[in-house]
Amino acid sequence: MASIKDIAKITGLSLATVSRVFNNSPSVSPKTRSKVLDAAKQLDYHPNQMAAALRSGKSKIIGVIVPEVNNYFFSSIINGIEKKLTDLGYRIIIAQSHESAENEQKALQSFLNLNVDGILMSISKKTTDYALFEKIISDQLPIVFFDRIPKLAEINSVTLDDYKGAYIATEHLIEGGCKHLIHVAGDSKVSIFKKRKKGFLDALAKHKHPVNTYTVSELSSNPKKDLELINTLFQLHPTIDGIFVHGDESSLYLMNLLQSLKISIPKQLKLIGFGNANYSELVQPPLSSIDQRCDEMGAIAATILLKHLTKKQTMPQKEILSPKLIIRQSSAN
Amino acid sequence: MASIKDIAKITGLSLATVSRVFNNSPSVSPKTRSKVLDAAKQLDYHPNQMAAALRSGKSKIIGVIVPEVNNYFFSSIINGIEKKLTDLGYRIIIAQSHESAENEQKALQSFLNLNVDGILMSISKKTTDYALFEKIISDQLPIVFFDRIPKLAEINSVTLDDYKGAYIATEHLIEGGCKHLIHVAGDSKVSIFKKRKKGFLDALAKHKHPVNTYTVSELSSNPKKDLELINTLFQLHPTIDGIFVHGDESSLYLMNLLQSLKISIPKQLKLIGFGNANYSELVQPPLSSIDQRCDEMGAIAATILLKHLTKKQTMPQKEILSPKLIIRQSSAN
DNA sequence: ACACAAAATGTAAACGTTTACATTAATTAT
DNA sequence: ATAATTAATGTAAACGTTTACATTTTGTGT
Repeated sequence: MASIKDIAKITGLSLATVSRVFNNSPSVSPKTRSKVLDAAKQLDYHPNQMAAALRSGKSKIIGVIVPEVNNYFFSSIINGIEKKLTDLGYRIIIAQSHESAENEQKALQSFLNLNVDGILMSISKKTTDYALFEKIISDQLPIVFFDRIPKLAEINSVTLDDYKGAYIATEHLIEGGCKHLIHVAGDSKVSIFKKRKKGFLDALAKHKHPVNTYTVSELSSNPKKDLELINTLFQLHPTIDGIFVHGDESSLYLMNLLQSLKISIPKQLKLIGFGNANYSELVQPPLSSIDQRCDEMGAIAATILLKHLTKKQTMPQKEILSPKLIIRQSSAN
Repeated sequence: MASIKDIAKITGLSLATVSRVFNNSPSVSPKTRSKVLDAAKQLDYHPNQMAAALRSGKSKIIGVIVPEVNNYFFSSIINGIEKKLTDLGYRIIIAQSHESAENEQKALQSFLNLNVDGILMSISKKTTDYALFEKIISDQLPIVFFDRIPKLAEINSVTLDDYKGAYIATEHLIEGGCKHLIHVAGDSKVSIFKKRKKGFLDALAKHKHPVNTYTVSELSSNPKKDLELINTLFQLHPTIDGIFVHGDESSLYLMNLLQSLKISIPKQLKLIGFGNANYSELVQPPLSSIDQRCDEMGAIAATILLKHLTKKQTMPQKEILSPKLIIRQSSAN
């Protein structure tokens, strides 16, 4: 492997000047610059980024931690991040927490050992110890959290406004003429699902819709039980004409249950999900949903990180994205 | 940041012994070992992996290139890779080619500049220049290709037996009683789609099914045109009772077209896709498909790489995975 | 022609490790 | 007790850059 030394030898220049050429230093004459570049080409020289990183303290590597990479939401975010950072010469190194706080800590520590220039992450469901985050922040290593963020005051974060998403989804159903709405909720221990439920209920309240004991329910993911549940629900309350579901996968599942009960969508009942999964527009009927703007979330997180990397910003930034209503046939008039 | 030097100073030992402790060298007495570890804890020492990498030539970083990370198939592969490598102290750095040969080359080169210990990749559709691959191989840098592999003799590769997948999908339809089969093919410039087509045709031949001009067709992804195409196809050949589609997304698309023509699945016509996408079991009717075993593909690619990294193997290894038939309602009897 | 500033290049140390080789300490065999 | 062997530690160079500082070269104005 050719090094800067070899180029120096060939050209008769010093290491410093050669180095300066590759760092686009202005104080190098065009003549020597081209001499160096010629020699570089001739030797098939490529800079050793490790060495540069060691000496300069800038690795041009960004660490990314997500719960699971194998998930449309997170992989889309990674896509957004990668696109943004690659153009600027950064590389991203990826770790999965698999929802384990231990994996997360280990990944984070190994990122530090690798001298990453910055960190982008979504914390695991089990993370309770924020000590390392605080250390990173106080060490001035830029870190931006997205989607799942720790409850800390001074952090960079990018999140989706789940409350608002639920609210506009519900209003959409109401505006479409639904008089009798219910919500199929997600695990109430998870904060985003709590927010979605609240958004739904607040929208009902705003439009003076009544709230009953059955207005919010959770499915069990046991098809037999769930079918039973839905069946009795509709037998007792046949006027239900709109459902807001906490996620798209559950929406599909529910759609199938409803279809087997011969309830027609959207004629008899309108349905809207949350997440705008990759398959939502492919199913029959195409599912209305709330888009989480994953690509943008990644891009924005990366942008905030970049601003800190380049010292253009030092104050923490809290970005809350507005979800987008995607209307498809399942909630059409 | 504490360094080995600080520990040496505190303990009164030399750099070498301290270094040896962290590299688990056997020739260091238990007494000094614990002395060093104590000091390390006290100073909150963490080894600088960049420095170690520079000196030793081993970065413990593996480069991974995929066309798109934002894709269930590839993100599952990445998941398999990450799981396997993380346990052994490796970190993975990810780049997307976005199907551009230029991006791919750049990523590859930056991996080399970063001194990655090995490379795992699936080549872009546009890759035609294999020179860099050959250089990498002749430089003895371990590289394993998965799914989309270059046509080179001596390479490590993990692929799915697309031919076989198509063959068993087709036989499954035949065994289910289909008499009049057609295939909706993918872009014939892509080798996996060619193989799937061949598997289909060979299965037909094996079972003495006739092949007509319309037996294989391609969709345009223009819904109007495609609906027209399918419509006339079925008007001319109403006895068509089975379709093997080159992919699951196209299968869903086709399913929707068929439904709008009031063709019922699986009663009137059986359908099977390829890929076993995350949504395939969620749609109505649940779609039969060929599972590509993505997680395993990643894990196996990583395993082969590891064998080369540890010098336990030097001969290139070609692994061809058998696809798995997943029968669901769309092809049920 | 000269002084002086600006531009271009050079010198050498530093980044934090690893490691070949040398040395010293501890153990064993005689 | 001594030599021989083994175990433990130390010395110093190296990995390939960057960069503060020093020096030389070039250009400008008089």
